[in-house]
Amino acid sequence: MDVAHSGVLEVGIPVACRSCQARHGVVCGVLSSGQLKDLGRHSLRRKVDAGCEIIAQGSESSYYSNIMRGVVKLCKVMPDGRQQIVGLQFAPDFVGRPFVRESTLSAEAATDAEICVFPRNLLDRMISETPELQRSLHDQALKELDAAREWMLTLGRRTAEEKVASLLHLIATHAEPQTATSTAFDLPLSRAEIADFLGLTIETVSRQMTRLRKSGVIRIENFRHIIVPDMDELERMISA
Amino acid sequence: MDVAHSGVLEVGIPVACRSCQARHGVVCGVLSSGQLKDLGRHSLRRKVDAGCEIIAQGSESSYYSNIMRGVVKLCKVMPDGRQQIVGLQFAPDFVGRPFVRESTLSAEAATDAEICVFPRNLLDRMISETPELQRSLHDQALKELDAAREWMLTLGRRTAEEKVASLLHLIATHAEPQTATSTAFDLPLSRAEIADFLGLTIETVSRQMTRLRKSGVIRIENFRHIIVPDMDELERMISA
DNA sequence: CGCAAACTTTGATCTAGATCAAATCGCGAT
DNA sequence: ATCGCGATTTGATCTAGATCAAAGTTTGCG
Repeated sequence: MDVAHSGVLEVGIPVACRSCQARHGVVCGVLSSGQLKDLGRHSLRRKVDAGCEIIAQGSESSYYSNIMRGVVKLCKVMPDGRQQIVGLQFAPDFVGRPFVRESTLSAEAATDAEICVFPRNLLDRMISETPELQRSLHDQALKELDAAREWMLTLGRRTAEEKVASLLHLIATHAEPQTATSTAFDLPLSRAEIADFLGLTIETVSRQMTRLRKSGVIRIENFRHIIVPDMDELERMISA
Repeated sequence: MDVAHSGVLEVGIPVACRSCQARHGVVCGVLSSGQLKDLGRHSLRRKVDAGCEIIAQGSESSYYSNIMRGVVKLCKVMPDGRQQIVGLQFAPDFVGRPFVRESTLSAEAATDAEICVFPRNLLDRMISETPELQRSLHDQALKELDAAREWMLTLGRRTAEEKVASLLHLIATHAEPQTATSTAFDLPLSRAEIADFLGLTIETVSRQMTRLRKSGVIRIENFRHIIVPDMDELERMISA
């Protein structure tokens, strides 16, 4: 896991969690260019269940979060209910205002997750104290920009089959217990969420998944667990 | 025109242009938080014709450009020729590496344009001298990230009619000689380019344009010049 | 354990937009 | 002017993927 930019390390001092009395958080620190900052009691670690909204669309959140574990989806929904997932974020990405200028986006835990929450002004302070942090944030923004543009190509110009293959490849690339020959992973998204990410319907996603299964490109266990015997095969479906 | 972040001002010292002997450039300066830096002979202003490639896909350009006039399109093309425009940039945006991590993107002048070109290391130097510049770059990256995500919603979930309306609205918002009631502008893109931006075919774009024309939402003169009598009408087509 | 609700798959049919095929338009060059 | 070519529009037809409609499956809960 790449922790080079904008990563987070636990400092390990247990502290009472304000939001959920029953659980306990730990103080976190932000790692920037090898420098570790103690955020004191201002930051706390929090478990969130799948489906939990971290940032609401249209809101002005004054908190940032840092993903420690799990997957967060960035969502846009139209007034009539049509919905598009515009990004997936994995540990150790940041979630929050430094990557969302306009507040037309919601962030929601796709899987059970742990996030490290801290107030907006704290990040501002840290940036002024550690200028390289600004650079790190810029780097993550560029990473997300690249990903968004790559996905625009997928949404605009790829077929349903290629779209599904692209998604599997994306997930495989980020959540990768892989052996020498094959790669296995759990999908962090339901079929409905996959459809909303790919600009397709649930039924089309399902049909393409069974097509991939029948043609031997993937194996599916329990709907969620995917095994890709030959990753090159999958990649060939995407580019050509 | 918003020149608040990462804007460019001409300093006005004429200098011979290296790339096209016949023309002449002017030295440019980068404006950052009110501070003006003279870039000396390292930067020069250059006219580029529509269609001219500013950054080639797959290349490692060591130059940045700043758009002074005109429109630049960011393009991705697949090995089999399918193509997707993933962004449009207007003056005074930057074009180049600080907004493109991976080199899987080409930048091309959509209209005749003037750009201000300067070498990579110059920007690096300026960033280290003026730390707020890093912040400005981050701001532009976020603006582009927002735009990309908004467009993902358009590509994934809007109908052909809504897509075309979205494009017209986008252009109108950025190139706006508007009177109190109506807005008029020239499309910086051909029908084929519009299709590549919207993930449609030329024919569908054309049909939707005539639909909009027949329903009175727009008037079209000479293929390129568009008049929108009632912008609210157009906006209503996009959101609902 | 058994039932209900939510998810997923599968099948039948429909349609928005693609593809194929001509016109038409506009513009620069002869 | 008029010729020729690329860009655009328009028309006819086709199809990938949507929509409508049932079945399975899985999971949680009384």
